[in-house]
Amino acid sequence: MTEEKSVAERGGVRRDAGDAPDDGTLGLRERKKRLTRQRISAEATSLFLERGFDEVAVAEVARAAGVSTMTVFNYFPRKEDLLLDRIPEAVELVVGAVRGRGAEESPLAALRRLALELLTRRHPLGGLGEGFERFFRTVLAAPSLRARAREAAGEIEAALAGALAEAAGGDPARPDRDARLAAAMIVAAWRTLYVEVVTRQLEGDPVEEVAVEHEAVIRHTFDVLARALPDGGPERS
Amino acid sequence: MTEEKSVAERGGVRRDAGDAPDDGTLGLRERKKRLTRQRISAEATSLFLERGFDEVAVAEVARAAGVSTMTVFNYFPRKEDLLLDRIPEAVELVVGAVRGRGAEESPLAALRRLALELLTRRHPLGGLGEGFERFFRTVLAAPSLRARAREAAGEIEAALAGALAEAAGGDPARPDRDARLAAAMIVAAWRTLYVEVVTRQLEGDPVEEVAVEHEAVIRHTFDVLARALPDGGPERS
DNA sequence: CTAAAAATTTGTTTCCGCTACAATTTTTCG
DNA sequence: CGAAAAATTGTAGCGGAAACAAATTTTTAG
Repeated sequence: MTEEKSVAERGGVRRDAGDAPDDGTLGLRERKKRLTRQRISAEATSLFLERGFDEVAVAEVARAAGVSTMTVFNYFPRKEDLLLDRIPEAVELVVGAVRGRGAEESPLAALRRLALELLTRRHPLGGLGEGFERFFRTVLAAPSLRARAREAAGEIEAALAGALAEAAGGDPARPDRDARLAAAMIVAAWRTLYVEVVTRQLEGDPVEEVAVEHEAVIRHTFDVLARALPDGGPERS
Repeated sequence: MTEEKSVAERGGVRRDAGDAPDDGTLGLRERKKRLTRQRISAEATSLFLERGFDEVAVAEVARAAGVSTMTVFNYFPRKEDLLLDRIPEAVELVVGAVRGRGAEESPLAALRRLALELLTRRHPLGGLGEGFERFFRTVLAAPSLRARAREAAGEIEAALAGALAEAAGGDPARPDRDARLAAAMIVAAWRTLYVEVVTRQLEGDPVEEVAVEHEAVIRHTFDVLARALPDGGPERS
């Protein structure tokens, strides 16, 4: 306990050893962690896309990355997260679109804009782009990956419900029924969009052609949502 | 009224290949199989509700049912199905409601009727009834059971999409985009209804009170859906 | 009734995801 | 440097799930 005193005498809040110094540079530990994580993820993705998710054991990934099995689970809680590592980004995109929407823009309008933007930018989370086929095929071929993707949709839905509740002036931590219903319907509609654009690519339709037609599909789908949610989100309290 | 009955009572008698003669009598083998299945399911449910899903191994269930572990997996493909054994029934209820709807009734109207009927009958698949608390608590406490429930929603969605496509004069095996979108939104909305009624019970609200208020919530939710799907389903081709 | 055929159950083995624990190494920072 | 914190590792083990052949039971044909 004498240690605590000395900490206090230094007059500063002690930062965790792994954190970055205040000047923005990363400590050695943090840098190595990022590299290790990157290496594990890259080796895993490569192996999975090459041989299939269920045909590669976590131990193999660990060996390929020059690390122990336990370390793999230290970075990625579940095997599925080795491949589906952009779920947090998807959550942030959706929540960010609602939070950072224009002054006169409804949440639904902001989400429509995000969907169109992901499409035109060929963003992986938009589902359309060159060279995604093998990834999608790998995911669809493995039941556990499909399950994880479904679970991710649930996470997005929960986060969106919070954001919608906040937009309506409520508590993001306890979204009301309107917010939950709106979030569920929006995510459900968005998921059908995603599945369709992925399916078309896997059927061999050229990306440019899909892009043109899918824009209209996105607009139509959000029009359907807009009918259900006239205010573009839950009612303002 | 006759419709209501037929909608809810469309129970499936499942018959596998190699079943007993068509006269309705069951062979000895089939009878024993049913008993064994019943025994396994009953023992499993009892053990899970008592001690929690993750705290009971399949081997224990097998021992309690006087059967080998492999036999358990022979009847129930996954451990989760030991507890969530009414998923096929849920699919049949939803599909049956659409298929068996009245001549002038839209698919959405038929589903609304089904939802209200499950509520008033205190049907387990409606989520409201006396003595379901422990079951719901057990499901919510186990991540794998929650995942299985999510997966079940996906199965219902796929089946509903087929039924809606069929109702619109299309091929049930290849539902068009409108049918898929409608099914996704309907199931999403229905799921929020289910979660809400379960949550309220777990919070201790008396069943009768929840029942009265939840009827209004169901009507409101289906009104929202009806705005999104003006024809009560995908457009008729 | 008997015997062959079919279906079901079983034991055993094996693999893999994942967790717990304790020990060890590495990094940080005074 | 030296102590504390954090990260990594090995070992061990649990439990779900699949594969396989062997054994048992039920059905069915003669």
